Amino acid sequence: MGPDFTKRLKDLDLSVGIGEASRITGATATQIRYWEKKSLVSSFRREEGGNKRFNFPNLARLMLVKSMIDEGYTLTKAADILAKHRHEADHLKMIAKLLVSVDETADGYSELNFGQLQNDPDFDVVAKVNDTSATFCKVPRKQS
Amino acid sequence: MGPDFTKRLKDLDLSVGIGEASRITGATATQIRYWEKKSLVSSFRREEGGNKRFNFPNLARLMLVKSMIDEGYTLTKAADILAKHRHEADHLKMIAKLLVSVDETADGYSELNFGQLQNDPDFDVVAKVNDTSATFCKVPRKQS
DNA sequence: ATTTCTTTATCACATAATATGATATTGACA
DNA sequence: TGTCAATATCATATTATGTGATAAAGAAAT
Repeated sequence: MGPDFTKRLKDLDLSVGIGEASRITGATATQIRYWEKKSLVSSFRREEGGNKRFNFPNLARLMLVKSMIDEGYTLTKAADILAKHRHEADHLKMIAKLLVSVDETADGYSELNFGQLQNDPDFDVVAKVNDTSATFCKVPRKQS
Repeated sequence: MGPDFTKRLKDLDLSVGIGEASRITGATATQIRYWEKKSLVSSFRREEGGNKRFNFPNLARLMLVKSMIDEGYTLTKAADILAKHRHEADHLKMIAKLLVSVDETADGYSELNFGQLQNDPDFDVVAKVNDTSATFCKVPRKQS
């Protein structure tokens, strides 16, 4: 499988039935149906009356729930954790919108500039990030 | 869909039925069955008596044939071209095994060293490649 | 221990999806 | 026109899935 093929995979509007979804995730069809009734996972139907279809996000979600169940979590606990994750992810998306610029430094760090400090307008908030750590600091704001 | 998820997609032992294969490729189920009878494409069965399944390589092949048909090729012609491609790909794989080293030059070229010239042992075969061109040349062999 | 609630399995029945062989249709080409 | 390649259509059988009901198994609470 070539790299360009893998790339096109993302754009692929592909879905599988409940049998294949079960095979892939290791969850039984009964489990999947029950989890969906409990709104823990979801699927869709191409047509009225057709069978359930699971696309990649649906499958990813299924895998998450399945692995949490395997780790001993109860369903409601798993639901809580997933909701919290979703919540945090939403927050991070909000923060990501603030991003003004990214600079790569010579010592392998990325400096993410999130713009003006609200309570100290002469400074910007900058995150220094590399593979193993991330720290916030304030730096004098450049005049523009 | 995150990049790590996309990465794991390759390892995913995922397959679809003939309906989804048809939807994705645009070929009708009848076409797919006929092409398979003609050994142009292939599928597999998980169990004796089960339905056809199509995995990623199967789908890629289907897309290739479908696009060639759309371009006006006859089926046998498409088969010939695909066989030739396969043949060339096999040859390239053989050649790739010879690759000794890759160096990036300052002017944006990659130099692929394929090792000793059989009939001129003091020299190596080197391919200079960039985005738009590729040329072979011989360079004095380094003493090791 | 008993009860209650959650989670999963099982069963029965209905419908959707697919397999397969036969036949018809369409299109290309000599 | 006749022949062959390619596809569609149809009938019939089997497999896959949906759904509701019920049973069974586990977990948690009392």
